[in-house]
Amino acid sequence: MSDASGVVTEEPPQAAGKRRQIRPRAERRQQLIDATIRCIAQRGLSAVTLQMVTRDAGLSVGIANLHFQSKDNLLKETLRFVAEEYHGGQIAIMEGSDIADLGDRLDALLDFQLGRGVTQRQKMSVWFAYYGEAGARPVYQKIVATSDRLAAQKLEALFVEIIKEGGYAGSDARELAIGYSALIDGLHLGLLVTPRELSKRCARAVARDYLRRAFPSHIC
Amino acid sequence: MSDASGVVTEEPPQAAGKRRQIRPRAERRQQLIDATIRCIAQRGLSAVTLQMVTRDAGLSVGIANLHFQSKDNLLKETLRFVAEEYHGGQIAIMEGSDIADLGDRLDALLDFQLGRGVTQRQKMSVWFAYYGEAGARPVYQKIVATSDRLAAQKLEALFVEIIKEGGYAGSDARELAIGYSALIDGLHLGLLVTPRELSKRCARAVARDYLRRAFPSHIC
DNA sequence: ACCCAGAATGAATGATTATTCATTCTGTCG
DNA sequence: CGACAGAATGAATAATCATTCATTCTGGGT
Repeated sequence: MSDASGVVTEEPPQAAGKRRQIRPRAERRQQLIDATIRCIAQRGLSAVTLQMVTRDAGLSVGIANLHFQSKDNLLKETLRFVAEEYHGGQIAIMEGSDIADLGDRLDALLDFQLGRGVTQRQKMSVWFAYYGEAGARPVYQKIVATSDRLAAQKLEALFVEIIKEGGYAGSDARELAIGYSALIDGLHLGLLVTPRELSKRCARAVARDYLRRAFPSHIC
Repeated sequence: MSDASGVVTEEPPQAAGKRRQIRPRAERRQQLIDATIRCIAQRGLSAVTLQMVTRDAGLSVGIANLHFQSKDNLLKETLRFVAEEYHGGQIAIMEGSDIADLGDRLDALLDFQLGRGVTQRQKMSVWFAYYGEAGARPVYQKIVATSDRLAAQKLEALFVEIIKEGGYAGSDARELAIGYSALIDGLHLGLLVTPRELSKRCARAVARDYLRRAFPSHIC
């Protein structure tokens, strides 16, 4: 602890070369949201502290309350960001006109949902951390529901088109869409909780199998 | 919250009769686990405190550490209880010889998984609260994996029998079992997070549809 | 009736944490 | 160049929480 030898060259608290920088509000907010995502993934939502988040972002503690008013609000905004990123990505694929063939569009959707970007442990951890609290926090339900509803509608619309095109009699688009979404969620859960027993390759095969049974002539 | 009127036979509140009672260790442990489940469902895992749990159980604060050594351990034991209750219930149905017909056994399984007992918000909240932390806490993964693995094996074995009996060519029992489990998990998630947009009736229909496509002559 | 092992209690403790705010600093504009 | 708006800081504060443990109490055994 105490060091009596020699002269101690007082180092500033901040590491060398770290000069205080002033950046626009929006940029700082995103920086803090990114740090929050990393912290939730590494330590779990219930263990996240503002000290942890701000240190990860390389900023001071006070800045979180400066830009987000409260920790609670930072967590809500982080969920909103993650939810919109995920659902927005899906929607972009589904309503994108760059893929004409409906079967190919399904493939692209599946690749996105079980691909590298989404199935990173980091992203999935955050996703389910909030789901876990959603039962007790209606606010979280509301935030997710907002973007979730739109994605669900787009998926149902896509299924309607496919059913019409393929002439799949007796298939209910809504029911199939709900089932597909639930299946993807469940696979994400499996990848997160029991990664040893469910590989990404296997998860993709399972999802593809679901689609093949529903739309045999669209999925090879 | 506080209910001073009426006589409750099951749960004696600590309100009036505040006489200290001595009960065996196992009973107190279960009492605390039950209270923990209620608290997680009501307030969320990250908000659970020992004061909260012990007050809900009608006991003093110190008793949690007396019987569980630490809060952390109480949470782990609670997860173990919930996991074994859920997976144990499934296993009992699948290996029970009281239902001879394989199709009926599937029905019973589905009824259990999406029936009243399991889909109570209380139980689902607890389930996903732990899943949410599992990404950052390998201990939770291990606890769940223990009972989960056995249930998965039993389900796969059941599917193998059904495939053999029904002559469903080209169906992979393992893949179907993984898909079915994931689907059920995903439906639970939907029931928890967006109950307004997914009724239990609909969830059951979706799951049944999955089974019907896989085993058409076993499910009507 | 008496005793005592150990179950139960809850005030006290020490550690953590969100939030505040007086102060310091930065980049810009007149 | 000088002044200023407001971005950024971090020590201080007040609140909450897990854990401890000296003490009280209970119920079965003798």
